[in-house]
Amino acid sequence: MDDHLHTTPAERRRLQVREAIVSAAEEVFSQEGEEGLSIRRLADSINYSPAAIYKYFGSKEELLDELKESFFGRLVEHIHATGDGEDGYIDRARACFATYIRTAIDKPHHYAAAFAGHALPNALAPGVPEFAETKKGEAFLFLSGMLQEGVDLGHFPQSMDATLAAKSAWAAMHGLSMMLAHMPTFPAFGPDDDTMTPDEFIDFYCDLIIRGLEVDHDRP
Amino acid sequence: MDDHLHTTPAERRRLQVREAIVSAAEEVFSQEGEEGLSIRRLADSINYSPAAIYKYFGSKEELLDELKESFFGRLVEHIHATGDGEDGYIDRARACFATYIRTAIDKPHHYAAAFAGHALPNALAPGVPEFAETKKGEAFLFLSGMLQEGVDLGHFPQSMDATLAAKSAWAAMHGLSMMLAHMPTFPAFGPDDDTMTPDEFIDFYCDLIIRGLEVDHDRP
DNA sequence: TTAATCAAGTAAACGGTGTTTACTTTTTGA
DNA sequence: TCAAAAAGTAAACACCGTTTACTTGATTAA
Repeated sequence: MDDHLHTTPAERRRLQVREAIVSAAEEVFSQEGEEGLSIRRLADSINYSPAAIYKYFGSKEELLDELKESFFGRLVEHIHATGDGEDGYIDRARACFATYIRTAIDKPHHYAAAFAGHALPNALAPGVPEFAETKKGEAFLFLSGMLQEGVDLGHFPQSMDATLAAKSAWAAMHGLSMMLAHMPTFPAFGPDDDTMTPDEFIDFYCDLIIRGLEVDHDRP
Repeated sequence: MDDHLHTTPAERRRLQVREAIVSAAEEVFSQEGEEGLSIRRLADSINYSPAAIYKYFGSKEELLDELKESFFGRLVEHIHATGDGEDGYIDRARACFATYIRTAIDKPHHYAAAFAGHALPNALAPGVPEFAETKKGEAFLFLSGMLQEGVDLGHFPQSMDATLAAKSAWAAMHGLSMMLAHMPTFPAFGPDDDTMTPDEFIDFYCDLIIRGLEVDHDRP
């Protein structure tokens, strides 16, 4: 229950302050995004000086990275939990897709920031972790494995490359997630506003992706 | 050729300075994105004081909005031009999809910024233009019309809602655009790096979306 | 042509940001 | 108990977007 045996009081205190920082950052970031999260304001909210933050995090970006990565960790957990349902394969796959999107738009700032980071430049810098070591990489591996399972079960054509399909499916899910996160009115413009709820649209969309995968690429 | 007849020298001078601002902003923004674009630096690069910028633009955001909207205008033009090809309908549709993505990733900062703007809050503020009046709205209308044409030509099921399909297709294109814009290594990780060039992947992906639309939603 | 008016442009300041440096206080371990 | 290490901070640095008060230059009316 408590780790008094292997940690000193100082270490425990340090972890406590660190957690206070992360927790306060999490709260303001999830509501106001990166704009609202300033080191000064953050320090003030937990009754420390701004400089104190830098005893725990090398930079604001480092702190933000922790928020993003931990969010993506929860996202992966949600998907894994969804995958444990006992429906048919296609229903399970669609449910996983939908869970990804729903979790993403539940914390729009987290999700968008998780992808907005390293825009163009060197993706393989010395400090940057390998893709496979990140939660994003974990998500991709799960997705790729799930699609391979679909091939093995005969739901997708034997010729389908699961990795390629995973990239496609991921891009597609990412697209709707970003759309719904950034443009609240997206699924409801035009004259026919309420023909579909966002949830219904997500299901429809996931089905669309899966249908696209079911058809063989080399078609008549 | 010249508009000396309907404009005064002062107006022409003003437009010239304004253009210098936009042009300088365009250059640095397309290479470094919003981070690299500061009013002070911009003013310095065109030999004006920072305050001078505010005689032409109410705020930095207003200037950025102009860059984004004009970029999206070029994007729409490219798509229209692509649509004038004389192949079969499906090939034309796929070409339009691909053009959208290729144009988007050609100016990744512009494209990302065009969607990153109004994150969560009031999308229908007094200053914000109606969706249909924006270049984005124009793009959506074109897409929607093209898909309706596909229904009429019998390429898509009669039951397909073109608006719904347009939303889906747009989200999907948006997804791959963002992926390729922000994660250069995206289409080439894993052990099999160079199995496909980005261009080939884009074509494959667009085909996937179209295939998804071709299948009826109420399936066996 | 002269005087008055309006637009263009600017220096300096305001309030904010992330971050670093030099310093003080507190805690720890021998 | 006492030196060393860690925790914490005030103040500064170098930026940022933006506003205010002001000067300079061009335009227009008398």
